[in-house]
Amino acid sequence: MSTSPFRLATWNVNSLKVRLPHLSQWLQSASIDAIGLQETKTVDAEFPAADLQSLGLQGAWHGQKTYNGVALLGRTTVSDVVHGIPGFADEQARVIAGTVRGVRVIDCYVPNGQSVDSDKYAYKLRWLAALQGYLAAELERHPKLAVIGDFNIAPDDRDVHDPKAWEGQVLVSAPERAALSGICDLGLVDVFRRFDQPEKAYSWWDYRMMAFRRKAGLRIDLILTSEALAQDCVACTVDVEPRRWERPSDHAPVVATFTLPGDPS
DNA sequence: ATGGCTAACATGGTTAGA
Repeated sequence: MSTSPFRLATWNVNSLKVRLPHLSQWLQSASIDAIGLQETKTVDAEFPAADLQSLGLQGAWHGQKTYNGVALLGRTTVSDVVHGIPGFADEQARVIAGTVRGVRVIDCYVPNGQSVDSDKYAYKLRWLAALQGYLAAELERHPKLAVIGDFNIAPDDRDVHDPKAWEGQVLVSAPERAALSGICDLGLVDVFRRFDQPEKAYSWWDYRMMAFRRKAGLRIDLILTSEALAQDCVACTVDVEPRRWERPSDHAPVVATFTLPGDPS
């Protein structure tokens, strides 16, 4: 049977309007087949669909004013689009799902949580519990499932530049990590860790204190896949290059490459 | 040291990010 590569990316752009030139420049060299964006911060009526179409991308978006917002784009059709977590009432636009090249992709912008004593942290844990329920059902329906996005959780201490300083803090706290483990235990693989990686491989660096230059980051942007899809995964990397550019997003894109059966169409 | 940057909304200073 013939196979063809499928390169799937996730990128928290921190305002699509501001970062459209970065996305454009990056796409010219990255040969991406599909991408999930987070923090588009754009209402649907103002989504730059024409600009993205000229970059060869189509798809679906789910945004709101000022905050949050997600988009799922592909070089081929994005079908069977679902917004949000079904059955979970949420005013915040954080999830969009669709099928690209036979792969079910769920693009997530997990709540930040602000701090462990915040109402937003309680919301984050409730939200993750709802996500887990959704993903359990989706795994039953879709053998080839990818759950991608900004998880706002560093899975392990090796994903944290200074674990001691971050101990117990939001993004690394035990309840958050337990929630992520619960999701992975459904049968989802953090494919980044299926491959050898450089030391200090992170996907987010604070804008302040020259964090990027100091390599003071966290790996919070993830590509999780069902085991059947993980079998097709041949690479997963963080591309730190756009983080070096002028006026960057504070997140770098993460890319997974799969070898899928059949031709792209 | 609880700040430091950045973006949106608004047009000064607040909210939020992580």
